[in-house]
Amino acid sequence: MTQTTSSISIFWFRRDLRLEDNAGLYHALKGPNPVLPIFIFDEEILSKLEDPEDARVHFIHQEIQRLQQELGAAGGDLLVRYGKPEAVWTELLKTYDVQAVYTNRDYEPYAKQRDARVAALCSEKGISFFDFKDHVIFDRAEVLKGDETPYVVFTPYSKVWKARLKEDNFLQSYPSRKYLHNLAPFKGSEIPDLKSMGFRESATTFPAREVPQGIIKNYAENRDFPSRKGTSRLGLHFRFGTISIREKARKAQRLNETFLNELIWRDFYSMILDHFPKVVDGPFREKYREIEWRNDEIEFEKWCQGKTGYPIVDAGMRELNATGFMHNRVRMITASFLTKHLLINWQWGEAYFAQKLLDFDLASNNGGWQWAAGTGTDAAPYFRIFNPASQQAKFDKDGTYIRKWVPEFGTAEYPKPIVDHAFARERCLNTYKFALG
DNA sequence: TGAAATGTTGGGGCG
DNA sequence: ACGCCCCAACATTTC
Repeated sequence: MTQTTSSISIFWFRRDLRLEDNAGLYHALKGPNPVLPIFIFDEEILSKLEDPEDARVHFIHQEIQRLQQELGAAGGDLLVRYGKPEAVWTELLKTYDVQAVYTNRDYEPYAKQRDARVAALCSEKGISFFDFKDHVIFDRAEVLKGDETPYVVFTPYSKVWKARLKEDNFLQSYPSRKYLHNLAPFKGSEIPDLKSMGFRESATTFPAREVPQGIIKNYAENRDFPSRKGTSRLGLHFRFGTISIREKARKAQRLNETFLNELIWRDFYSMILDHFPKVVDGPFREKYREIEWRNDEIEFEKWCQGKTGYPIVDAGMRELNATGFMHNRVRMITASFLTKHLLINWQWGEAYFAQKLLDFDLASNNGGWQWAAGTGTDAAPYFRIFNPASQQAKFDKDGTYIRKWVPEFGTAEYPKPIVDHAFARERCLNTYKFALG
């Protein structure tokens, strides 16, 4: 990398790995200086991942290569580093004559701290640090109650969200690609290989960036049936920003309100995480700290492996283990089963999903688990206990999904139920009732 | 974005 | 014809 004396701006990619409709990149390119884009493989985050074949690291690595190629073809470059963000930034700010840093906001507690420290480093040197909304349609201060406090119930939130959407052109694209001629003319950066960071390629197939024809249009009718191709499978791409949320929201607005609602849930949980970072460490509702979880480790292991003896639960867990994906309906069923039938702390399940899901997103995963356990904002009431048998009868009537993932279902090989449904239901009701008074 | 228990209603069988 | 019972089918309440 050539050292330079000419002034540049830096655009910092994080969870927005695309050149199209990228708010921060657009603003950087429209700014007064040539732009050097960078990406940091964050040692703090990567060192906590247990699996050297973690498919998400492979995915990011692949997308970084693609971005570098595209930026190279446009006459620029992507500088890629591996390390702790503060250390990397200290070095960058020494090496380059940086006038301004541009990036897109990230609402996770760790990310907010990291960005505050980097912004402080910049500020010490008189460098501007600009962050933009890109990951969501509306962020923390844009959808509030009359008294300026955040909504904690989804339905009124979504009403105001939709009303707000009509007030202005919030879904308009940022034509970042049109301004790539303002990239700084660097060349030839190296991308650290996976091995040097302690990872290997995984054999996982990543979901397509393009949603197959008809999925969104027919989302409402098909989304609850795990054997159908009824859901978008875009979670991974939303997580890493390899597609634009605005583009998909426009499509949803045009084609299917139920799908739009799912995107609103995503905004909702991002906003909740931003306003209430404590949800990362415990229940949103304090009362639920009192629940006496059984936390049986052997039962937890059976749940993880998909050996509970409840076929719809086992199918879901095996799908997750095999592919890094689980159908949304089945996520609710498996989560309800872990927390309510087995009385295992939802945080154990949250951590397992975090480790396994390709589309893992802290805000949505935490929100979903707190919903299932009844501990969260706008949560399912604690007495709402999914009956695995009737869920199966409703959503996988002919057993197609179950047979796909639990081939030994119906044979002597298949385990007996880990616990009797009626008994577990009563036990759960009593435990919750006792805790909540 | 539940399920089970309990309550109500109305048609049909039957004495 | 009538009252009584049974029991789906649906509605409401409760967890």
